Amino acid sequence: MDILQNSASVEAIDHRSRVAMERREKTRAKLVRSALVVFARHGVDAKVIDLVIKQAGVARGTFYNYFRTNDELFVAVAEDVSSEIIRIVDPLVTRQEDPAARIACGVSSVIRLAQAYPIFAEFVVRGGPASLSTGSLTSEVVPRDIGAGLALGRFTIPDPQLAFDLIVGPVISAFYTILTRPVIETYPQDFAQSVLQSLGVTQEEARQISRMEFGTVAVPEDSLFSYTGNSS
Amino acid sequence: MDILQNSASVEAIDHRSRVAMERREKTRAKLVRSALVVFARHGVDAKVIDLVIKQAGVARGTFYNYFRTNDELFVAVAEDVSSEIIRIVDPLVTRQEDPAARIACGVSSVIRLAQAYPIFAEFVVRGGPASLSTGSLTSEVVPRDIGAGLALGRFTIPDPQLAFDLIVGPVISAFYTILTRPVIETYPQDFAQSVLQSLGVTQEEARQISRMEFGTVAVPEDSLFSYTGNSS
Amino acid sequence: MDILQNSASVEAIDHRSRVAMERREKTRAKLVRSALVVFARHGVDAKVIDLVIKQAGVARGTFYNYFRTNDELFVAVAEDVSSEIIRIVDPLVTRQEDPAARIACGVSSVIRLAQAYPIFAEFVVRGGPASLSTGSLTSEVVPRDIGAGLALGRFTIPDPQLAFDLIVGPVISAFYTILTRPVIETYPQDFAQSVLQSLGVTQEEARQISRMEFGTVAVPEDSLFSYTGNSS
Amino acid sequence: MDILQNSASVEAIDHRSRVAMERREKTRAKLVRSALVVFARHGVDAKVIDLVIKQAGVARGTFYNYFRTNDELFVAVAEDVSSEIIRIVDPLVTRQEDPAARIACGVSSVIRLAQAYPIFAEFVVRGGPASLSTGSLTSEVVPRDIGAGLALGRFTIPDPQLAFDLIVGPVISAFYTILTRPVIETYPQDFAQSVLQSLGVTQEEARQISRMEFGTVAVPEDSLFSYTGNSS
DNA sequence: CATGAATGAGGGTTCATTCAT
DNA sequence: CATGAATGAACCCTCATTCAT
Repeated sequence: MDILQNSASVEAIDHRSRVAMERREKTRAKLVRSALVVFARHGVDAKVIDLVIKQAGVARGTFYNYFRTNDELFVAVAEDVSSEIIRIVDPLVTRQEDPAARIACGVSSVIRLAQAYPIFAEFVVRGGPASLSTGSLTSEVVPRDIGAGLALGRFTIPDPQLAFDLIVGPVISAFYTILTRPVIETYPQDFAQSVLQSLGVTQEEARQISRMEFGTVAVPEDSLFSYTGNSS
Repeated sequence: MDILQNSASVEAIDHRSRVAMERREKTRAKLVRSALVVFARHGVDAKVIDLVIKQAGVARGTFYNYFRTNDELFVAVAEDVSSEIIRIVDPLVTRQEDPAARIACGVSSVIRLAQAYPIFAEFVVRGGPASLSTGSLTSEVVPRDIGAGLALGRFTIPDPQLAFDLIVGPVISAFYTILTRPVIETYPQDFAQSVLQSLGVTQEEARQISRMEFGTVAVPEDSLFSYTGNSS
Repeated sequence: MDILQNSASVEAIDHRSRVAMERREKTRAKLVRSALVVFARHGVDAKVIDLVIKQAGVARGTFYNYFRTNDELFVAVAEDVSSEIIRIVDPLVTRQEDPAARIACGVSSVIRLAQAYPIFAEFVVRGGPASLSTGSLTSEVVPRDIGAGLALGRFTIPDPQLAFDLIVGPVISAFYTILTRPVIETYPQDFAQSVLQSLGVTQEEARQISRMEFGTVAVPEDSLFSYTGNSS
Repeated sequence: MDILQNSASVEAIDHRSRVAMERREKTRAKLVRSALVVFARHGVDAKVIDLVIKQAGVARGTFYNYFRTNDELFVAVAEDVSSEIIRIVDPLVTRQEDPAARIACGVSSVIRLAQAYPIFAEFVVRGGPASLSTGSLTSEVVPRDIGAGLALGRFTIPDPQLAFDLIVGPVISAFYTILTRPVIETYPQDFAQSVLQSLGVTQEEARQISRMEFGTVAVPEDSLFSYTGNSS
């Protein structure tokens, strides 16, 4: 009896804490999604909390059970965004062996992603470089491919940091363009081609690589980016 | 008598108002300079006014004799910054006939300017695209040279807007880099070369053009950028 | 069968409820002890509940199974403290017949108690008069001895209330001193002597009485005061 | 002309800043007076600011032009209270040569002051020792007279700190009594007598000294203590 | 009874803007 | 025009209390 009773109460405790953790995770996700939308629409420095909790439909105090400051929230969103990009784009990128193809695939896919999910583009534009510099995207994935390209002699650019600036800068600029005016249909490929050229790939080769078929960008239904805050 | 008296008082008024206007201009300049520093150091959304008036050494109320809102101030600073860049860089640029050389000269000069006056780089990075999109720099000067290059077949890039993104994006990114880490000595030329390549100039030619001697960037003593707010 | 079953289940209930009551008592005690420490360290108006439940190692909700409000908690602690003082000090006091000796014994013992258990002194200092005015200590025990002393002509002070002020006030002040700076070894006896003098006992007699050996203050191991919250 | 003009504008500046300083001083005084009342009525730890600004009739933000925290405000009030006591009582005290007479005069005057201005008594009781330990009253004036008494052999108490506890403790306790119940007419003198006895003055002498005529406590019309917050 | 996430009233604090001098 | 005290809307944040599990 004692044993059973004990095991019963142990189970109860486990159950309780499991349920609690699930609730926590759910609320956190709700907040991050809402914050993405709010940051995208109102900018990073906006007096955000009110809007976020309204969007998420939770109470003021709840927010502070998860994030103590505006900044902490922004970092959380930026991290999630960064992971999400990797989760979506990297599978396509790593199908390619050639570093030049990888870069081309990466940048054109990200551009297409931004076209499909303007909320994402807005977030990056409003958040500036900081919105991409958290997480491993800009600290690992991009440098990995730059490094490989340099090592294999695919790129002639003299400095990896310069290469980085010539990839990330245009991407943010392109996002801005996407949000403000219509662009020609081949914009993503043209963009990729120019980026390759800037790294030192010849025009002809850059053209060929950027015209390759890399596969379509598949965004899961439950993705952060699918949430627009307009339905329930 | 009446006439004389009138003319006397008119003169007096003229004198007074000329002096007054000069004083006005001086105070305004003090405020704009101070604001540039403050925006650069604390970002656009900072609790700006307190800092600006402290930096400028004027009273709170004085501020409102010159700018009615925060935003008006930012626009004023952005305009002055934009004009100042043109005033400093365009004389060098227009010495060149070749649009490719003009672009190369423009971007490398601007990078050098940012290296010499970090306050300027900070202002642009913190202020985002908006800090460059006021004034004629990005709306006239840069498109002018892009257009010329396309018209003359110097560039093969299919879309002027894309060209724009591939110039302005990297510049902001480069500013960020300059502020964050040391760069190699040839960074400005390398940067210019890559930009030309991205627009479709061949590597060899891009290299030659970017190595040309465009003349040194001369910043007048009284320039906006010379003010760092540390001395009187 | 019915009878047996009933009696069986009654026993079971009794057993269960006895166990339950013991557990209840234990949790309550844990909370009171924790609260004493928290009130002592952070004052009465501190954001108490968080600290108390953390100190006691129970969940937020559990607290409200025992005390409905902050105030109820404070009163509970004050009562327990008051009873505890009486439980510890009164046995020594009542050994004395002479009211003057009782007062001397009482005040010097309380001072020694405060020296040995600073948590107690802190609680009184932070809680103010209220922390002593609950329970029978100040409403019965002290007035009892004052009254006896006046009745027997041991004290010449004209007003019992004044006598009370001249005992309790200095005690709180002394607690404050004990917590703030080192005191001479004879502080408790000197203190007692002065208190007697203030009540009208002559200097010589006050000196003799306050130098009597009243026995040592014995604090049970399980006392409220022994708990400092630092071990398990 | 120039000279006159200059001197005129200098005068103007002086005038402006003098007027500003006067306004500041006035507002500060309003806040301190209001805060005294609020602290007295609601305790030191009350959520005070709302009440203070309402009482003072100033805007929320004005408060923060003068005090950044609750504590800063409390200290300011405590200091003003302390100075005010000294301003009112010390002239009477210093008329006496004998340290015993000084102490007697001091304590009985302070008790009378508390009787006449309950707001003052309340502030001290609610604020605890801290409300008297700012300013020079308890750090200089009282120790000065204790020291003199010990040096001249008027007191036999072995420890100045103990003497301090036997003066300040009873005073606070007496304030509490004054606020809660009626006291006999001779309470101030009786109190003073007992205090002297506790310091080691003989009963007979203590009696004589405490019955001396020390002069009446004169409170200026504009005193902090006269303000009750009930009129405009 | 224990648990701990959610709540939201009730405070605190800032800072762009006004206005009397 | 310069000054700087006063303003108050608009935020920020905490923490006692509730309640579903």
